[in-house]
Amino acid sequence: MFALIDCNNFYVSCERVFNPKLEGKPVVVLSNNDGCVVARSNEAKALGFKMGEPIFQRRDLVRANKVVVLSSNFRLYGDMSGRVMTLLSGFSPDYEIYSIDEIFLGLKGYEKWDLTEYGKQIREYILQGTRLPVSVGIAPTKTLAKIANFFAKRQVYLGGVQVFRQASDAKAKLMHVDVEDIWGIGRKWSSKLRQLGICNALDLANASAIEMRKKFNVMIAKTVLELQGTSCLDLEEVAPRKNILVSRSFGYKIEKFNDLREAVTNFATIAAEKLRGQHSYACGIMVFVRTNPFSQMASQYSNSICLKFVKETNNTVVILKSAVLGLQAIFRQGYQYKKAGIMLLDLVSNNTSQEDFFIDHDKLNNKVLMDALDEINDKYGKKTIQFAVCGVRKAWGMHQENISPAYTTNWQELLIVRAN
DNA sequence: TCTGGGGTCCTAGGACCC
DNA sequence: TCTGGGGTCCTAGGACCC
Repeated sequence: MFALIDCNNFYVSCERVFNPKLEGKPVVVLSNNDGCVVARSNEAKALGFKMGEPIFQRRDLVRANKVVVLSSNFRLYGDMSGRVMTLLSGFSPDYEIYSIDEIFLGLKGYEKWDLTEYGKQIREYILQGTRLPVSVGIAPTKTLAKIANFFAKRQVYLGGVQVFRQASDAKAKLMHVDVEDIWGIGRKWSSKLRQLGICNALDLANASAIEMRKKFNVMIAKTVLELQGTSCLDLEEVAPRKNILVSRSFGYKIEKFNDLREAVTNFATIAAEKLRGQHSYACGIMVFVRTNPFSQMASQYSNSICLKFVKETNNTVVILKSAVLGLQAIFRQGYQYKKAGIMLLDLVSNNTSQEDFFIDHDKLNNKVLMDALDEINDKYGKKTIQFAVCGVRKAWGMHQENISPAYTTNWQELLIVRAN
């Protein structure tokens, strides 16, 4: 048995914990740069706000319904996520943190328990510990647990917990799950499946895994088996990251090389800090830039380049040099750039790295300098010291009009409670 | 005016080997 | 006249997830 526990409207719920006035109101949280809707309260969903929708297209709806529109506060959500996961991981020795707001628990050996009751205990515990509402789905396979969670969230009478003890318990409900709402079935495949007359989860459960393997691929075949009750997807170990990507859309259009260089070197610095944070080394770097693909009038350009380091490294100096070199190679004068980013490639961990007889590893990586850098910035705040190439102009700055305080991660921004 | 960011996995095809 | 069989590795692109 697997349980999938998922925080309801996670980003909105995090905001409501510290700002209870938002309770009962339509609230949306936007992506970086205040671009798209990435989280909606139930009230906002009812008004018709869609996931991923650009907010500027819905200004009328916002005004007419006094919708609260918030910029995203990822430091807050990340910290709250950590708290939720710490509490949830206490409910089973086997678990897999699947995303910022979801966790799978392995419930092997819990079969005889009253699992509905267990689910309710989980909900109450998390609510008490964090004030965040969660939904619980329990079933014999991960895919069915996802579907159980789907109903736990939507059908109020369930009280936030749905258990399918066996695949057959789910059968009556599967026809109410559209094929595109099944875990692992996205837009492209669902339209192909619909052409074959497979429109909901029951249709797919009744399909033949072997046929689906032939017509599609092994992943859809596994989904079919999972819907039928044969578990194909196990809990996964937390694997170390294979790449680190840092990219941003700009709040303003950028044309000058120096401004773009400032942005790219800032991203590279952040990525290098993350890299050292997870005790890894990168073998190379990819740099990319692009103009605004939505702009009809402006001429378009997008390009990327990969560079290999002489030896794997986590040295900001080396990474910055390569980032600038890459940017020089792909930069073209005369375009309005809207987005850029860098990716550190093929990460390897400390202890698997092959030593080179002729290279002093610590020296190559400027270990003493990097340690000092990280320690200072850790203690006194981000960018207390930085490389000059990263600049101070910030011509590319993000739009963030309505961001909440870092309630849980900054002493200066703690919630203040006043007694009247 | 205005459209996110960060990931993973699978597959087909090409290059190469003997 | 006529040109095999069996394999690996790498990469780009496409799909998916939240």
